[in-house]
Amino acid sequence: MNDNYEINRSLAINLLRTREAVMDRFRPMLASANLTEQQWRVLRGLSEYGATEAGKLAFIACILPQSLSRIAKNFEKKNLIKMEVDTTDARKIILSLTKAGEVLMTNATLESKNIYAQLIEDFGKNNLTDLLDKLDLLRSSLEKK
Amino acid sequence: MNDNYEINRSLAINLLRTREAVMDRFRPMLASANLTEQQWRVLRGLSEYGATEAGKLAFIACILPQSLSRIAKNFEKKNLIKMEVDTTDARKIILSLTKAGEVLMTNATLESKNIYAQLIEDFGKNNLTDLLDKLDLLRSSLEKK
DNA sequence: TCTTTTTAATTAACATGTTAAATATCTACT
DNA sequence: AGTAGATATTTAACATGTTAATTAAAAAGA
Repeated sequence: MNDNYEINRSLAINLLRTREAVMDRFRPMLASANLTEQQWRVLRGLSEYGATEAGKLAFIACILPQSLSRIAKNFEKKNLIKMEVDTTDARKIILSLTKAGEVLMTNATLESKNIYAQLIEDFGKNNLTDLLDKLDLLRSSLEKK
Repeated sequence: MNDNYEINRSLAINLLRTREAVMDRFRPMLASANLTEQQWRVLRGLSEYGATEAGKLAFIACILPQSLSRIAKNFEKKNLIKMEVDTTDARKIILSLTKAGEVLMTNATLESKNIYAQLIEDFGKNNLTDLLDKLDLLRSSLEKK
């Protein structure tokens, strides 16, 4: 990458390129589970947080509620999640994993942890901590406005 | 964000969230120019690199060649770019900005630079340099495999 | 209570991401 | 020259991103 061109020093593009490089490590796992990145984040959120209302889950999984609507409908057909109306607020939809969903996630999560452990070994734990801290700092710097 | 949940410490998701936070600063500019993020990266690449073949431009703009095909077709209709067959290799398509495209980019680039300057002021130049270095290091650590 | 406003989720329309396949052209080799 | 393999781009099909509009229900106010 030739840094004489401004586009290659752009922060937004660097974050994009770097994220792609990280995801390259996980794509084989996702492909074998037949999941997209977004589907994976949704199931992972449900797996960690348990039954969750749609809006919060969308935030957790970093996708828009509109996208989650489509993904959830798809998952419900495949019997990977349940969708139930909240008993105290009929506007809300509570999503949760089915048994089949939990089984899928048990295996995929194990693979994912191994990949992440290898990544930390390659990058270095201190470097990872530093980077995550810098990313947090950047986000909080940006939010001030 | 509650860091007791693993999903919130995931590097890939942190890179995604942070990139979104950065792009929030630029979205008003893109909206006023009526450009998507990807369209902006394509025009910016052409603006900096000049006439460029499609494959290289896709790499520069961080989009897939398939996406560039659609975007370029769209831009050609709007007379923002020219598409010409390479004289020495008829497989290649050379893209370049039209006058109208250059005018559009002249204004948008100015706005963009102001936004970026403000971002550097808010985050700190040293923090930015450190972060970009860490991102480079991470990418090279990942490529080794 | 009735109306207005707000909130949660969904739907619609178009642009892009992703994987696979199709086209066309070039290169290398016989 | 002719053919197999490689390269550059495009097309297709489906999933997601994005903005705007819609629907239904809850909350707020007259």
